[in-house]
Amino acid sequence: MVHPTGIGRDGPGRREHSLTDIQRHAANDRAPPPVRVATIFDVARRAGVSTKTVSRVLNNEARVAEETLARVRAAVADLDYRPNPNARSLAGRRSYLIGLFYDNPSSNYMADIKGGAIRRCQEKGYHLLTEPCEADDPNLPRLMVGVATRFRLDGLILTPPLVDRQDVLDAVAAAHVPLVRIAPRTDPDRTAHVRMDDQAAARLAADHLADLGHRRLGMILGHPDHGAAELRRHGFLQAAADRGLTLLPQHMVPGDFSFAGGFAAAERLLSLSDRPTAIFAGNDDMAAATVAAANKHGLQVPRDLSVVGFDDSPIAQVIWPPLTTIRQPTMAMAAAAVDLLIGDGEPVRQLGFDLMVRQSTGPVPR
Amino acid sequence: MVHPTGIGRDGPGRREHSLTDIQRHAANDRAPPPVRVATIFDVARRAGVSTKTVSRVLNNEARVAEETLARVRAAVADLDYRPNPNARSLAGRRSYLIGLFYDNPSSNYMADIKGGAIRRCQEKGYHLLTEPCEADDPNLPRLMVGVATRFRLDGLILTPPLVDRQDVLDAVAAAHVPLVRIAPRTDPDRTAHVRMDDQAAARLAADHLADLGHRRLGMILGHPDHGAAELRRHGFLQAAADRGLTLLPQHMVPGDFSFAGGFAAAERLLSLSDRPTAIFAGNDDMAAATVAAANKHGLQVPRDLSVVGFDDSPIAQVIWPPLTTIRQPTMAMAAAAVDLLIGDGEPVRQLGFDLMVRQSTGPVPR
DNA sequence: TCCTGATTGGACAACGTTGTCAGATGTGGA
DNA sequence: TCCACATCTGACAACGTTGTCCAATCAGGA
Repeated sequence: MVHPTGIGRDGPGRREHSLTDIQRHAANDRAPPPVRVATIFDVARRAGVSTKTVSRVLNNEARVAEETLARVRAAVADLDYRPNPNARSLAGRRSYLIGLFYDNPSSNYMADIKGGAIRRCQEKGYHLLTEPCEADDPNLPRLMVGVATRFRLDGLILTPPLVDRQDVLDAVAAAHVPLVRIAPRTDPDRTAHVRMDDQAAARLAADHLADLGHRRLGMILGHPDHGAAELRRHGFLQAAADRGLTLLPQHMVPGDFSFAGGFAAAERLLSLSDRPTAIFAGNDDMAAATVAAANKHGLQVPRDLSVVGFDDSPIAQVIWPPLTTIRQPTMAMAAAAVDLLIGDGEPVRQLGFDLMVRQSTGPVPR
Repeated sequence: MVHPTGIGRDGPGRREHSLTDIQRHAANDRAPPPVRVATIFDVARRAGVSTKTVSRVLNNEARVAEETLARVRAAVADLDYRPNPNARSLAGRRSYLIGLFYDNPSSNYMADIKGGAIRRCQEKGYHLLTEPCEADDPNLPRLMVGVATRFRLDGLILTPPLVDRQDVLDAVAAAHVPLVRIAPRTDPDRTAHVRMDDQAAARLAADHLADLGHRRLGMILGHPDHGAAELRRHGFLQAAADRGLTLLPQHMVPGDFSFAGGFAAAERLLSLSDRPTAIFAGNDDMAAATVAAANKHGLQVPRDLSVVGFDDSPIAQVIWPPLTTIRQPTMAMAAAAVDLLIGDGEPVRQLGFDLMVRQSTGPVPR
């Protein structure tokens, strides 16, 4: 039997397959792929070394002679060999798999998180397992540790509001599974994490509105379970105080980071007789809802009302007028989380932000 | 050594681990999880059967005595045992893993596809590997087959425009990897696929506008590489002809399914002296862009212009006014694709749609 | 020349499951 | 009673890698 690609099988104790394959093919409705993928044995044979030496090269272990290294690398390239991930994680301690758990209502935010994480994983030869779950599931700790240990995950990434569940943190710590939290509220020193300065960003938003001459500011708050919501509120209040602006209690209305919640909140604000001339929404979904509510009330943005969002998610540029918003480096944060887990590159922990001035803000109406 | 959970290790030839673990722990910076997960040996011992019998139960093989079955099931439940997926796919022919390849600019559409697929996978005990890629990468066939064979993927799901690349289809077929295509344009009989009746849906949209009294209709076409774009155009033209409406050539403008492309197209339409009173956009992103362009031109939707979208993606309800649009069962289509691959349940191939009448359409201006 | 220690390479046993195939058990008929 | 046959069960070898541990090689010093 000839293997045109030079790929054969003669690892120790390997049986002859051809007959079995033919039988299988005849008997089965779903034939197995006849494509023969190169294994570590093929590479070893071609390079004239043992499989263990190939393994050493693959895993960048020290103490492989320069010349051997080159020969193995050439063999790998020739055969287009890539190690079988299942065998790898079964035998070794690593799975090259990172778990991302989430229960976040904002699909835009999560799309960015996933996108950033997946891209970085691809660059580093890892893969991402995305696991939606229920934030209030009492069984969550057991479930997460179960998936992590069973898949031998190399690490876990948690997003709000999961990041602040004590029982989850305890269980993950007890199982010694590496963990990185994105934008945690509690116990910032307890684990590795990635965040941005939500408070300073909210201050920046408030300053922008004050600079435009607005005196009556309103804010739609985020979901109380998210640490960032509180920080943004705090920064906004702080900046208002610094600029000598009074923020009426009825101008700070609760929201939940969803479009629907934001719409209801905006309607409350816009129905007030002394309604604000500018509204800072806790995220872009709620800012978009504010613009929608303004349209419904016959108010033109930004002529009659200025709106500032937070996140710079795709929706910010997919409505009219495009939103002035805080650009949160969501994808970069997810990528940094992956880096932290892999232990590769600089462990960036706090990332920067920008105010994107677009067309949803303008001078105060006179 | 006592195992409080009743989980020990005495498969044949299993070595004692405790010493090794201690050494490891002392030597390593990253300690391995000390959590001991139950293996098939533990279940076998507890049920008083061989590992093979446990395996039989797990894989629903026939010819296991009723009583044995019950005993094994009880042991599995007691130990909260779940098979190690890596070992499973290394030893067996299945991986319980499905690959989703995509290169689609609409993040909303892809979010629905992924969501629908992931949910169904979870229900069936499968996992989803999401692989972004480049639609014009000449290396794509090799890459896809490589991932599929290496991971022993149980199947592949392709989305537009990947579904219509002949070289990819050929390579996947040659490798005998099961494939399901979502909304393919070419070779509908060649492989399993899931689709909806784009043509009929576009007809419905046109009928809706005609019913409202509109006579001058415009359309923003989809990306020419997507089969659905052509079908929607065809259906729209057909319905217009049936209703005796003339569609001017300059009222059919090219688009690409993106917001930016839609915005440019809408501006062209709205700048015409004989501009249409109603516009059917090839998808919701472009419909949202049309609303945005109308706002920019000082036109009120739906008073001065009616807009119909396609997809009913999240953006449809996150702008003002909320879009009248064709509700495409995107999540259901992805779920059906998973079902087709698993070979489980009814192999639904063509799914229904709805016209969601919201507030972006109204009677023709007089 | 021989010994020592630093390098490098290789044999072999895990890892946790499924596939193969033979053995054990039970049942009905001659 | 014994045999044939259908059911059920288990021993053992894959699967493709990494970890452990020992052997071979080589340079430099006694």
